[in-house]
Amino acid sequence: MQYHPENIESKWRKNWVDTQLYKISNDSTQPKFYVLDMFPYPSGAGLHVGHPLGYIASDIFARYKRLNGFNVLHPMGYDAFGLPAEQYAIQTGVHPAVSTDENIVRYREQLDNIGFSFDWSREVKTSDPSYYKWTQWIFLQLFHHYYDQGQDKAVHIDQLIATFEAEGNKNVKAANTQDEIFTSDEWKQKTAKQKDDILMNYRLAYRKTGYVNWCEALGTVLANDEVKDGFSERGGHPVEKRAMMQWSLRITAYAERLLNDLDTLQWSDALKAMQRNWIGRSEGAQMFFDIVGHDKKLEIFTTRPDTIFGATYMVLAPEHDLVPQLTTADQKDAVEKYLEYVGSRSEIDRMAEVKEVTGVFTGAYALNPFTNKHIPIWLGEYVLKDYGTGAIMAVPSDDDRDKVFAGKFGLEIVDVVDKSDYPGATLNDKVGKIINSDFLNGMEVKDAIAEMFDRIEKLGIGSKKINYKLRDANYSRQRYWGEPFPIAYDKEGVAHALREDQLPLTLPELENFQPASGGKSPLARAEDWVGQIPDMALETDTMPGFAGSSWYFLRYMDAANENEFASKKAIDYWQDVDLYVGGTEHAVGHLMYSRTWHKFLYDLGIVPTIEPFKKLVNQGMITAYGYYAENLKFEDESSLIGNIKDFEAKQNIHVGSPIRLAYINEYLDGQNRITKGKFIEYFEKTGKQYNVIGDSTKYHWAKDENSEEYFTVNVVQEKMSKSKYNVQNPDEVVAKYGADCFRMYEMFLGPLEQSKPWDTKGIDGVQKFLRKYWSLYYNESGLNLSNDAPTAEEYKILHTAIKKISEDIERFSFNTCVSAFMVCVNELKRVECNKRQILEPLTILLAPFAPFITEELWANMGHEGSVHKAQFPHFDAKHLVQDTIEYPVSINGKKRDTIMLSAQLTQEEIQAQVMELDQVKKYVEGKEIQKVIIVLKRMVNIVVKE
RNA sequence: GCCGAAGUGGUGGAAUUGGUAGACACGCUGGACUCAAAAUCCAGUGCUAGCAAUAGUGUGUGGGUUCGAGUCCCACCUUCGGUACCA
Repeated sequence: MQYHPENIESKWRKNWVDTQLYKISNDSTQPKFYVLDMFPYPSGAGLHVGHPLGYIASDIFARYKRLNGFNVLHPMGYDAFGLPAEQYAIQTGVHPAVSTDENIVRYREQLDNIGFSFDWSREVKTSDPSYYKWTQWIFLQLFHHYYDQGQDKAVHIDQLIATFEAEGNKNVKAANTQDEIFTSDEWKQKTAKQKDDILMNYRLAYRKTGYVNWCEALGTVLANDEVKDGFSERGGHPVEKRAMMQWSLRITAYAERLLNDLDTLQWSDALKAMQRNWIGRSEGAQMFFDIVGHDKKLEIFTTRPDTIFGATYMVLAPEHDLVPQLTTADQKDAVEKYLEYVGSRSEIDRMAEVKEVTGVFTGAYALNPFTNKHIPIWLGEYVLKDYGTGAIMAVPSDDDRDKVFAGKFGLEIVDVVDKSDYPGATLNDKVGKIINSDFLNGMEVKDAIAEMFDRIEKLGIGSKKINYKLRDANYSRQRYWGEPFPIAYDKEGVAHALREDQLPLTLPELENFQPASGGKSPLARAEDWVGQIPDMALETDTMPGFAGSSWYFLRYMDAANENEFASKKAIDYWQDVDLYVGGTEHAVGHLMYSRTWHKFLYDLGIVPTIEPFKKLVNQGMITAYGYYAENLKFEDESSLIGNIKDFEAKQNIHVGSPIRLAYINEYLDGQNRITKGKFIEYFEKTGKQYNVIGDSTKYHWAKDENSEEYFTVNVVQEKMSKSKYNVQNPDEVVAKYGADCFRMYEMFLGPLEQSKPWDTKGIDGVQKFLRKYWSLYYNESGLNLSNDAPTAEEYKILHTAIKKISEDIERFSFNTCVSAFMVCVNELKRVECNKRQILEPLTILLAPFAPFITEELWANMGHEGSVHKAQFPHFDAKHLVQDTIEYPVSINGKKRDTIMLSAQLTQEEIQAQVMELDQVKKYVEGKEIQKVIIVLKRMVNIVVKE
């Protein structure tokens, strides 16, 4: 009997649905285990072969845990709000809800195809009002709370108001952006609007000015993704930064806890390091500099107060609030011109630029509080508004960027740190002896910093402060397809929260998804909707993508609950996620936001754990090969361009697109060349469909020694995306080879964490393995199993596999599991094993990897229940005892021979036997033996003097 | 730029704690079966020299530590992910 996956798989797929095999209960005496995948955004391109990589790994783990007696929560859902659906709606008029649902249906089919053990009764969709009701609810909690630094937790805003009523804000210790100190009486006299403004400076969800990418020509706000070099990616229109009132989340309030609690997590060191660096805690001094001729002071933050005698100028972020006031009439034109230039620059551009610094003098001077010198105030794009205070004291002698800046603009440089005692130390190292610094002279940097903290506080010009690189999260989007804010403004502009019974606030129906005038969200045009509460206007911005994805893992615990986002009982049972699998691209963004939300919910007593994801594994990305004609000509440019890199360096994206040659790989020769004949064949058969330019005069043809015309194709690895025509659909692979084969092949490709290019080259090997495995159970006439007792060798083969596979699953090394299965089946085939006592446990062992074929064989062996409800085989070490060991014998670390020896031998006995080897005699003869290193059961190394 | 990761045969990769580099596959070469093909099976396969035994060499590059380094240390190169509005 032959193995035919298509029949087997469709049969069991149906059976598992009918028997609700993967539905699990919140009511169980078994220990719980929560295995979670980062849920997908349902894009129009459907799933590609990269998506299931992590899902397969987590599915294997979930199944493995189930076989080991755990009640496993393994859900799936959709991150369904997002930009692409809205763009599609603008282009085609199809409502985002409609296209999203279509995409979800497609995703579901594709997922079902692969045989995952998801409990679909818990499916969530972030764009569903029954889901986003709770996203809005959590937002309201954030709005109603502030962060009390005394209690180190979120506290209801009513308590803060009570404090203001009683004693003003002078004793309030809270995460805030409030500058002004007021008394109880002053508070009581404030208008509703003034009170609202002050409370905004404390709320965890608050409003402040933020900057957006404004594109005048498109009349809309663009995502960073849609902006390239200051121009819109679509159309190439100029883009500028524009200030807008935006909602923000005060995640910086949680910075310290986000940092400290990393220690409790089983995440990779790399991932923790990324989070730590993102939070970017630093200790330093907050200082105020007097401004010559102004009564305002300039606030700066520095980690190097010891270098203040070298502070010869100051630099402000171009967006700094004081810029208009400080700029003198003489410098006005220059400053305005500079601001215009900076407006077109992205943050990455601004930080990445090292060779060329830019800046402009404001005309104003500050007073260095220690040297009492007038130092010029400049603007520079390398200072960012949101980092620190948006202003620095520049010490060109001890900071790389300050040095370059001073060099370019001819500013004074005073050496203040002598590093001659520390050869090899760079400017970034905080070491050396202070010089040219009055009372600090002769001190080590470390001591000088401590001394300065004291002096600054005594002089009342500042204080010691902890600063974080982490910034509050911008929470407003001027878009349609996101969660509406449950916020309405009254005539004075005071923000009022909707009541809980008014949730969910659903999106209005629209036909036109173009932005409203002034870059407002399309919601602004739904006037009835905006004005649905008398005398109030609803907020028209919507929430960002991370809103729904910051808490979805909690909803899975009790997905159908209409009264709470999840019941206390469900949350107490499932607690947190035991294993989270997803891509590194989420290493900071999503994970930081989720952790913050979770901590906030913990403060409210809603969740029992301080962290949401106990263990996290990053799967690598599956990339695709991209093919580009090496010598390009462009549609409207006649010059030849050497290669794709030169083209990209030119960044002239409006000339034409690089000539991408989709799916050309079969037509290339060994040197990645394509001949003219092959190219014509390729173009006719394949290229045409993928917008490849067919006109052969557009390509630069070289001639080889046989006068054959060809050009070379650059092969690169890149992300899979619809726009690159390199998407590989898992359905095609499943149709051809079966889901079991697809699952195992994805695992076989390489280590889960590494990124790797997709290629079906090796898939035949996995298919052969499955056929071979199947053939152990059958001969020509049918099932052929023996009930005889297995031999010692057969036991050894099985238990070697049990050990290796359990260990490798535990350490998420699934590629080596597949190899181990291959070795096991090859060996069993070699000894022609058909013993039930061997093949039965083997079937359970393989079930997490290949759920269909194992279910079929399990049933055929006469079992009533599912193999997926069986017990994982128990490893018994007694089957692996080895009595002989093959020792490698090296002379000076170089292997010269091997020898089989009894495992019982002592070091002396081994040495005696090894010395008798011909190879050893040959190399040792006439030389002095200095040392013989014997590691029992491992190796022998003889060290001789040459 | 900054933060993080990865570089091993023709290809994907293995080597878990510093101890036989290349497991397991793909591909390729030769053979068996066959009228033939597919499928299957057997043998070989890092590179160089050699009929062979064998020798030399070999884990991105250059140094170092060690009896012994793919693995540890230092410096560098290349590629990939993130860089706060793609998700």
